[in-house]
Amino acid sequence: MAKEITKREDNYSQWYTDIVKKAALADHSAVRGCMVIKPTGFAIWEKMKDQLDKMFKDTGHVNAYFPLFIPKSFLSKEAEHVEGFAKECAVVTHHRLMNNPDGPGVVVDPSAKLEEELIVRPTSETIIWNTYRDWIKSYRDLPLLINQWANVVRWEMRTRPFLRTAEFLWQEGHTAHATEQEAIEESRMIHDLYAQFAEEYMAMPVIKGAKTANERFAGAVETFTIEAMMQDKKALQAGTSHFLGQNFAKAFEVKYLNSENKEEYVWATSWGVSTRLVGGLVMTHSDDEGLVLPPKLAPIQVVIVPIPKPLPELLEKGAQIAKLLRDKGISVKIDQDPTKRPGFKFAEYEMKGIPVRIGIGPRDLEKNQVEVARRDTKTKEGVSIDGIVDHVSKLLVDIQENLLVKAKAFRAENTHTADTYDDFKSLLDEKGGFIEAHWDGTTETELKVKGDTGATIRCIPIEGDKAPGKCMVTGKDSTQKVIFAKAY
RNA sequence: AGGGAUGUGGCGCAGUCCGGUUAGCGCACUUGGUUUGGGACCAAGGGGUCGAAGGUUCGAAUCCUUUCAUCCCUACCA
Repeated sequence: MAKEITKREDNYSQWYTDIVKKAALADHSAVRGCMVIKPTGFAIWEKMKDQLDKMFKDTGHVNAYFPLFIPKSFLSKEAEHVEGFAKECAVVTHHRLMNNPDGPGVVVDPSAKLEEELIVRPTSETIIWNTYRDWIKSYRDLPLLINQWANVVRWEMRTRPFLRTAEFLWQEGHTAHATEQEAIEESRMIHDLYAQFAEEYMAMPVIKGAKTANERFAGAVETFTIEAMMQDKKALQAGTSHFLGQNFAKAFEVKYLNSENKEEYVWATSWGVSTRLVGGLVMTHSDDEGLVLPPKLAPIQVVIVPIPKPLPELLEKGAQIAKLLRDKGISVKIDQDPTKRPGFKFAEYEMKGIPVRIGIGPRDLEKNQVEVARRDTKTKEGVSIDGIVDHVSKLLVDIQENLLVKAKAFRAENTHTADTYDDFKSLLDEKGGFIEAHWDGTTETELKVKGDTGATIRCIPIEGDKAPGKCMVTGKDSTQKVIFAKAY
């Protein structure tokens, strides 16, 4: 195991790559743009997934599974939708290989060409709405609240582990409603749910807002987003919830009979978060010593290290403590490896972001105590074994809170307000981060700012300052300030 | 997509310009011993055919062509 992680201030991208590698979250694979999610990385995703799945089910959703392959013709039924994804679709054209007649290996059998090519799903609206047409006949069939956990493929040019990969894992919810109002409420409810998950579980503060027309999901009437700030002050779109209007219902002829026996198109939403959240988690909390995980998402919350080595009496005491902690629902690992020294283990567990480390040595036992170290602040203290369970339980809560407080403070420090375009440009140049400014609501102005500075409108915030003003670029009327930032 | 760089045991690298003994080194690994409260030490071992394919040559990690992958910068992107 190599020791060095690139310092954040030296090269933030490299630091991120180092963390992913050294904390064993993911590996590159033989396939361009695709990663192997290693057990540690996958365990974090599973924790996220379990919690989100519970939240979806608590709000009335059920899981289902739709095909990986989508007939090409489906994708073209919604004009804006196909426009948005056409450039990054993987296409299946054949269904058979054959031995290479001219040499070793195998080649595509030209006689096995598919009559209609299949697209590997970049998202599933089309295949799902094609299916919903058969499922929805009456207002009694509504609402239809379905989620699926799946992989999708978007053939990206530049990829980075978790943040942007050609194949990624996500959940996509697809709901159908009788009324516009109900569909809008659904998309907002999920938006709130995502924000709550980000803050309570990931300890990652987010700004809730609506996307501009330019940044909106292809095929949506309204896209809601949660935007987080990473430690390099760039914005990360962490989750989106879309109100789709009747666009897909009309494209796929999904109609129902209302209680007056009149035929109407249904109203739709879709929403998703992906393994990108793992990247966001890393970039929100980790430091130059390695990964830092919030306790609620840490696969292992506490590690017990016998010092100086796994002597029987130390392991016995460690096992007692572990049992007490596990009875409280805390996940614990006891390190029994006799070949590594404590110092090595300390560094290793810090690298992997385990929130709490308990050291037990003979000197501690004499005093009936253990050494408790917390990853987030890198502090440690002696704690009486008698009160260890309460202490650790409370400590995990403290760490979870502290991470959120720190992340909020960081975002506050790096959020600025610009009144003029000159201010905006110098702020962006000198300080970066989020910049609140008035905008006239036009795509033209948004694109000008993007072209001039590289910053985009991350969202039109739903909460906070709603005072009207004048656009910083054109001086035209603006209904409220919006958030500009450079983004992932 | 443009620019730059890299690919040699599990990881990190040297060797490549100026082809030529059995391809080296550090970490990791195995065995034995001594150690052990913040990344231990000594000794002995095992493991690579040099990203892939083709070519030049008596001879290729080294030269040429093609290709794949990765990283960085810029551009692009629900």
